[in-house]
This record gives sequence, C-alpha cells and structure tokens, in this order.
Amino acid sequence: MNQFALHPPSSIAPDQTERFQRLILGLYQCCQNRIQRQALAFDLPDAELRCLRLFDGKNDLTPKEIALQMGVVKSRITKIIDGLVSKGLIHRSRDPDDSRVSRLRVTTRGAGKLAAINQSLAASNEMILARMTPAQRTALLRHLEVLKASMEAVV
Amino acid sequence: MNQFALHPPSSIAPDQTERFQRLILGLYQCCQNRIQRQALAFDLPDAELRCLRLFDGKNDLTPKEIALQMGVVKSRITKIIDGLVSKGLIHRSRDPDDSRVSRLRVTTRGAGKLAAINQSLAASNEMILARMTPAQRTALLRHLEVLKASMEAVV
DNA sequence: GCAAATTGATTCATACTATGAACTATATAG
DNA sequence: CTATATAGTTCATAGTATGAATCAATTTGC
Repeated sequence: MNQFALHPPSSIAPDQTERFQRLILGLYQCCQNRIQRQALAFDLPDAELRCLRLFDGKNDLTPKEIALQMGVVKSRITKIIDGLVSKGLIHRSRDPDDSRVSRLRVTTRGAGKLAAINQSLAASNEMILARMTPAQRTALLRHLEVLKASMEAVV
Repeated sequence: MNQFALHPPSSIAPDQTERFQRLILGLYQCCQNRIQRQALAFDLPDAELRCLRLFDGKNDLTPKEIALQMGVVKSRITKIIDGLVSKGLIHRSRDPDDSRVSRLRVTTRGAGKLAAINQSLAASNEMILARMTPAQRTALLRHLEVLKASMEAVV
C-alpha cells in the first residue's frame, strides 16, 4: 500500500495544521499579554513605548523615519510624539538645515525609561528561555528562524 | 578556565535573548499581517471575525459565554454582536427559560462565511508548513509546544 | 409571598490605535 | 521665480477595549 495515495507529499495532515494554529494563537496571545503588562508597568500607551524603543542607540530621529520603522502613517506619529513630548521623554526641535523637518531626541528622563524598558524585556526573555535546557534553546531558535522565514514568505 | 565562572548555568547569553526577541517580534508581526489581511478579505472587523469563529460547531452562544472565551468585557460583546447581526451573520433571540439572556445563532449566511474563513486559515497554515520538510515540521511543533508552555508560565 | 440581592445585557463616556484627506510651510527644479 | 515636491500637522472617521451606570429578570432569604 502506497502512503502517497492517501497523503501526497505536498499535503499536510489536518491535525498538524490545527495544532499549529492552536500553538500560534497561544503564542500570539502571550505576546499581547506581555505588551499590555509592559505598557501598564511603564505607564505608557504601547505605541509610545514602541516609538521610544526606536531611539535606542540613535541620537535623533525624524517623524518620517519613525513612521517608516513603525510601519504606520506619518499623521499617527505626530500624535505619538505629542504624547512622548508631553510626558517629557522626547524633545522636539527644528532641523536648522531644513526647517520642515522635526529633530527628535530622547531627554534624560526618556533615556532612563528606555533603559528600564530594555532591561525588563531582556529579563522577560531570559526567564522564558531559562525554562528550557540549553539544547532545547538552541534547537528552538533554529526552528523559529525557519518558521519566521516560512511565515514571511506566505503571509 | 571554567566557563561557568563567566556563564553560570542559570544565565543565558545576551545574544540568545536578543535573537529570541527579534524572532518573536517577527512572528508577532506576521500574525498581525495575517489578521489584517483576513479581516480585509472577509470584509469584517477582526473582533467580529474572531467572534464568528467561536460559533464553529456550536449551535448557540450567549454574550456572557463569548465574553469569557474572547477575554473581553461583556459590554464589548454587545457592540461586536450588533455588527454581526446588522450584517446578517448572527441571529439574536431571547432565551425562553430566562429572558435576560440572549441566544445567539449563526444564520445560513454566517455559516457560509465561517466555513470560508476556516478554509482560508487552514490553507494559510498549510502553505506555511509546506515550506518545511516533514521532519522540520514535527520538530517545530514540538518546540513550539515547549515555547508556549514557557511563555505562558512567565508572561 | 415579597423585599433584597444577584445576574445578563445594554448604554454611555473615555482612552488608545490607526488611516486618509486636506492643509501649511518650506525647499527644490526648471 | 513660478511649479512642484516634501515634512509635518489637523481633522474626520473607524475599530478595539474598559468600566461605571442602568434596566430588567431571576433568585434568595426571611
């Protein structure tokens, strides 16, 4: 009996796709929970937190650059930056060479918050990875790389 | 030289946590893209689509049950159901035994849409998994199971 | 049997994420 | 030195979500 008669090589068992769907959904919800907790812990709306994180290592950014990196429209960035400026985390000034563009820099307070966010995120990642054996860890990362490439190709 | 002097067993290399963060973020964004495309393709706001999917296999549901399963507050469900009812996908009637509760059932149109959504999602999952060898697939699912358990424990 | 408490659903005010069109001001190309 | 293109902002609109207040129906406890 030829197994390919029932399951040609190009098809995947339905229970595998269902299991995959369940796992992906679970991981997605974990990510959402983490994002929500993070926003609460640092008292920042998620979009502002994500925006602040772009300044890591960067001296200054323009709204246009931020819009590109966050994958949102530039009018959205105006609002996000408004929030960060009003909270004293970002400083907004005009570019002397081209007064159309805004030069955005983190303030000292902003840098402090950013460092704390990075630390908390690294700690969270460490705690997750610490629940596996070193062998599981390296194998997981290898498989996630494959999955990410596959999803990016399809989605 | 003892490697444990620099890297005690409980700690994880920083480049591993960074790699993990990058992978998780990439997968999260893929999921978001997929959700957005799905909503667009079926001309339903994501929350309504997710709600409709709860009716798969179920004869009827109450707003309370839906709120529990979607993990949102019940007033939110009122709005979501309003949308599905106005689109003719869900039928709302009073429970004869307890006239406080709403009995919600999918309409014929709703059932058709639900089937199409499930089919599209299964096809997407298949395409993703088809980009791997069968061995990679089973190993991936095993590792995702470990990751999901770890993240659920931490996050 | 009925007042008091509980429960299911809805309405409303509020906050956050995001888009796209319209507009202002500045800079550059012809 | 007008045309046009670019950077940023404002505003209207849509979607996701919460929580307080309210209404109606159902239980509970005398």
